[in-house]
Amino acid sequence: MARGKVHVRRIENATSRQVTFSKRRGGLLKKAHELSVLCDAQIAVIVFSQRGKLYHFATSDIQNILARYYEHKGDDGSDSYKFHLEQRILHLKKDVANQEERSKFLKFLCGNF
Amino acid sequence: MARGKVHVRRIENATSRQVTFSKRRGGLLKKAHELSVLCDAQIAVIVFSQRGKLYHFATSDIQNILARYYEHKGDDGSDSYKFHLEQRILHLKKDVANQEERSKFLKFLCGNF
DNA sequence: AACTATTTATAAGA
DNA sequence: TTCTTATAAATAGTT
Repeated sequence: MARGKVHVRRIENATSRQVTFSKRRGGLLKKAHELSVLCDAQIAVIVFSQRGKLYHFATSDIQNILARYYEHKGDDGSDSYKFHLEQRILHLKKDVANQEERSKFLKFLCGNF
Repeated sequence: MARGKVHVRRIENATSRQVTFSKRRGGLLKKAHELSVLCDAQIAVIVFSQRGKLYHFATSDIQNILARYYEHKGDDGSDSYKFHLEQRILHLKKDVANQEERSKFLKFLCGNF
């Protein structure tokens, strides 16, 4: 956005991509915070880097919203989020994921509850 | 950010707040999209307006990530997200929420799965 | 819904 | 990687 227009496509140079990720990630989280305060909105931003590292911002009530929707069934009687997740889990069980980041995400979603 | 610095605090005038919400919400979602493309990152942004209307952006793989973390237990053996959610649900059952937005959110989280 | 004066974000360079 | 700076982008106040 400076010293040259940005073309919105993947940055091929790994170093440049990392630098841009660091800068823009900070900008995105800042904007989310400002919007939540200025306009009294409930916001969650979740960012995973290529390497699986987690960064996030959330207003305090987002967790309650996620929980509220968890077992809701569609107005048309369709299955709940819980049901869909459980089905999806069956397909994901064999996946291996970064344990540390998993733990961070758990803490993020569950907070101090 | 223009014609006057922004003080990051709730905008009291309802009309101004709505206008700012509309402008900045668009900016936030655009920035999220750009970051995801430029840096090959996985991103989800969830915004609820004061009135409960939902706006969001997410890279396609975020839903799988959410599901993956769903039943993970902490490295220290602490309870899973699933457990926390279920406990939390007990406290939320009596809440009434906007049905339409619930439905939208359900579709957002579950996608076409 | 458009317009611009400014602020803010940031790409490139040091 | 942290700082600087030129420039693009976002947007607050206005029309």
